[in-house]
Amino acid sequence: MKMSSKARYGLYVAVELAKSYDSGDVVNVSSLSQYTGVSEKYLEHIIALMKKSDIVLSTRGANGGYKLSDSPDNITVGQILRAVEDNLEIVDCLHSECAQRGKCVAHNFWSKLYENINSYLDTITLKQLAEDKI
Amino acid sequence: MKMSSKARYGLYVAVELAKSYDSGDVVNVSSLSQYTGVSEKYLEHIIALMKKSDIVLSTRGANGGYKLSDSPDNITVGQILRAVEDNLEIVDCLHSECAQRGKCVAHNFWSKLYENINSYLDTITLKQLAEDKI
DNA sequence: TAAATTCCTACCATTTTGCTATGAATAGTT
DNA sequence: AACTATTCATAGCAAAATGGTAGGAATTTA
Repeated sequence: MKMSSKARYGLYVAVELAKSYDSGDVVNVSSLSQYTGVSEKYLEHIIALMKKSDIVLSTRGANGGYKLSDSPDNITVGQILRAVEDNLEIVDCLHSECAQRGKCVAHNFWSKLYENINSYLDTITLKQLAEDKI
Repeated sequence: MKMSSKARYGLYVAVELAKSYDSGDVVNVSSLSQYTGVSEKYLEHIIALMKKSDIVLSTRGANGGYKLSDSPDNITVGQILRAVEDNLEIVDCLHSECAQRGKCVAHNFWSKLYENINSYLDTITLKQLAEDKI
């Protein structure tokens, strides 16, 4: 059970975008790549996931780039991680393929664990993360 | 971020062993395999991990098998999962290879998340799990 | 028209996962 | 002593997931 690099990098990107949120300017992938030390091409994938979940907005073409769709204190770390980490479901038996279909003794437990993690993740805003006030 | 099958199966096994804890009898892999629907060979690996962490005891030879080293209400789900799931550390930057060495903005966050998950896992005993009282 | 950018899709190497296989060591049974 | 039932140790392997890279199309500004 480990977060993917997408999750780590996703948070980096989000923090960078948070910094320039007040200016209203967009930030392009090239800059984000420099700030984070992650390749442009890989960042493109990750940002695409965030865009799909409406966490970031983009403008295309020259002088284009990305910015947050909302203020950093209205975005939670949970939102970001769920957007970027496709397997935040913890165990398969939460959706379908549990070996002990129906009679899985731990099903209820996994479900509660999932809730517990997500509710924690949703108490932390991007603003807090960016200011390291956790 | 998904629990491995070892984590799922590990809980199955632990629950089965909890059932026979009061009798004091050992349970062999063959039985555990029948109860859980997981192959004997794979279970052997998983149980070995639990043994290494002193969660189960074994007796070898004919009539041998496994039993819990302690009462189900003295064993937590956290203990079991940490024994069986080698990657419960959530992100690499918790031990060493963070891309943004030192200046990782999220480091503190990941650390707190790790604590949060583990402390939750340690509130749940195997007894509760076996009785589905979670 | 040219340059700068996002967007889309395909591909690929490495690592991890989820097993299976073989056989040695140990202990009870006859 | 021989046989059988069991755990224990180690090796191997196919499939899936991870962590990227690559190429180029679409869009916008200058």
